[in-house]
Amino acid sequence: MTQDKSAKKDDFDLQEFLPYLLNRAAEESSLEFQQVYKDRYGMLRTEWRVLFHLGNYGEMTAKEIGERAKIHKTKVSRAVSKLEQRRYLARNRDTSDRRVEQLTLTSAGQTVYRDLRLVAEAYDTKLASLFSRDEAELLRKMLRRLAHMN
Amino acid sequence: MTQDKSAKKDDFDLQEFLPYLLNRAAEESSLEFQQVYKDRYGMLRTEWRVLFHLGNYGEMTAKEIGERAKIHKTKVSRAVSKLEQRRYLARNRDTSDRRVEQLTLTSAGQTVYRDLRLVAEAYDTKLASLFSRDEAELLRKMLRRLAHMN
DNA sequence: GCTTGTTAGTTACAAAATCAACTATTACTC
DNA sequence: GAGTAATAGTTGATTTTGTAACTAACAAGC
Repeated sequence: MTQDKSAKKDDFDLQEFLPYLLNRAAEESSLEFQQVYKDRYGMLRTEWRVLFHLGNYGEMTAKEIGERAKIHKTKVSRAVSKLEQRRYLARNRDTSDRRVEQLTLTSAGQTVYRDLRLVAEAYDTKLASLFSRDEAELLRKMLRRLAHMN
Repeated sequence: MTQDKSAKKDDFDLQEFLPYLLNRAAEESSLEFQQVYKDRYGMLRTEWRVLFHLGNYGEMTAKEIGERAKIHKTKVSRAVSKLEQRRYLARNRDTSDRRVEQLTLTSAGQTVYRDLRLVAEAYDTKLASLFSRDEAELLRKMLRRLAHMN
């Protein structure tokens, strides 16, 4: 059975399916940046996300990070442990509710954050430059919509 | 330290970072459909992707699927094994190159494919309806660009 | 036709993600 | 204020992924 792989057998085309396209684009666009935080600091994706949240928003609890970034609490917990081991963040028990821990970056953590933030900014600029300014703005808006981040 | 979590400490905003937005949108948009192939057929993402490729393009080899969908060969191998166990696909050794296996869906596999394809079409329509026709078309174009699927 | 290199696909082991159960603390209710 | 429910966060068991090494078949050079 010889077959033309670009011809569809029906009206559905996998390569146009939004979840598929989104996943492919997300994976591809994560790769280059992932290389940096992985090779340079041995971090996982969840770890840089936690680091970025603290660097970007200041003091937060594990729960807040989880809610804001939609990361499951076990993943946050393990990422926080790793970042603490590496002395990138410090925990402070909340005095009014001792179940809660306030998390902040140490100065070492802030240094790492600033370094990675520069890389991230440059990379974002590079990605956005594939499109016109208006298109890029629209893209972000549409992605926020899809991610329910309105 | 009381802090406004919506205020940025600097000019970088994580929530505008394209790889982050793409990941969030991809995850969110995968969820609903994932529920269907997972709950209804106990499949993983790689498995439905392999199934969809075979359903969509007909006979393919594991290598072709991996290249087209950018899935690592070990993942493809495992997905093919699982789909074979469930009698959704059949392997046929290529007579001209006995390293190669031509994969095709069984009729059971085709039935599953058609069912999931309907769900996928409806879901894609639902997602696309968040935007105007032009916007949706532009979104797909931009995602293909980001995914290097031009 | 024999050595060397390459390719398709699998398997084994390590790393990471997921899910459920757990501890410790606070909140609610009577 | 004792008992029950709820919440923040952790830990352990299972599943899934990622990496590297492997087998089997083909290709190229000599």
